[in-house]
Amino acid sequence: MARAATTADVFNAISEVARRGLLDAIGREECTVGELVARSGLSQPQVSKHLGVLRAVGLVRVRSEGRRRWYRVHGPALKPVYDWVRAYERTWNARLDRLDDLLGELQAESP
Amino acid sequence: MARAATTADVFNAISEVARRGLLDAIGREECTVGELVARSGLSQPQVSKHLGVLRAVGLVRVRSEGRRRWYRVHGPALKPVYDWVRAYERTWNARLDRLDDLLGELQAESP
DNA sequence: TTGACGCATGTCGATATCGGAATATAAAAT
DNA sequence: ATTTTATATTCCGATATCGACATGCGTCAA
Repeated sequence: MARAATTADVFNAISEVARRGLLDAIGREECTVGELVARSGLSQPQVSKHLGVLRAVGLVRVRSEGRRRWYRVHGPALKPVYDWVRAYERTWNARLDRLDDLLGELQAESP
Repeated sequence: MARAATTADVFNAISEVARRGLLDAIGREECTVGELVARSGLSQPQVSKHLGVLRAVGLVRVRSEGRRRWYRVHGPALKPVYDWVRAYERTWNARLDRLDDLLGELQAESP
């Protein structure tokens, strides 16, 4: 058995820098593959393949218009990542950490 | 060239379910490898290898005590992931999205 | 109809995984 | 000194990538 497929889940899909770059390049707009090739500096096949992975995990949606394809980011697909990593936020966020301590004290006081 | 190494950055390190599981298994405690083997159901070499990857990207810290090794999560290493994914939060958070619209309107009003 | 354009897909070689089994290292116990 | 315990490392076969290049397919233009 080898490493999990990049299309296995969102975590695997965004592990590649180029794919995060593509998502950032699209941003809040609707982009054509050609525009992304220009913005990213990647080859056209590369962009298409990376978009294929992003599409497979639901991170982008496509709309066909003639021979052009308009891609847009579908952010909600990132929620699993956000939810998972958010649980660790208090580890570097001092304010949340102090809130944690406070809640711990309150729980310790009440029998 | 092949896929980036799992030790290349935090994104690659957490792309594996087993490694996220280990981080969650450690939680806020300090764990020994044996405890993690028991909790995760993975083999001992597996656990050691995954911990090696997590250690390489700074996601865990170790402390030696005799022949035992105490591992703990070093959360701040996750900040790059959090920061990146947080930019997309407004895509699924309706309240933030409306705030975005409001800010856009305000900016459109002022010349 | 022929050709140019926009994008997707296939092939290839190189590589870095993954799990499993065996082995190595190091410390404690007998 | 030997053996057991706790953990790390190595070797193995299988596999899914990645980039580069070539090709296929649908669409618009001349």
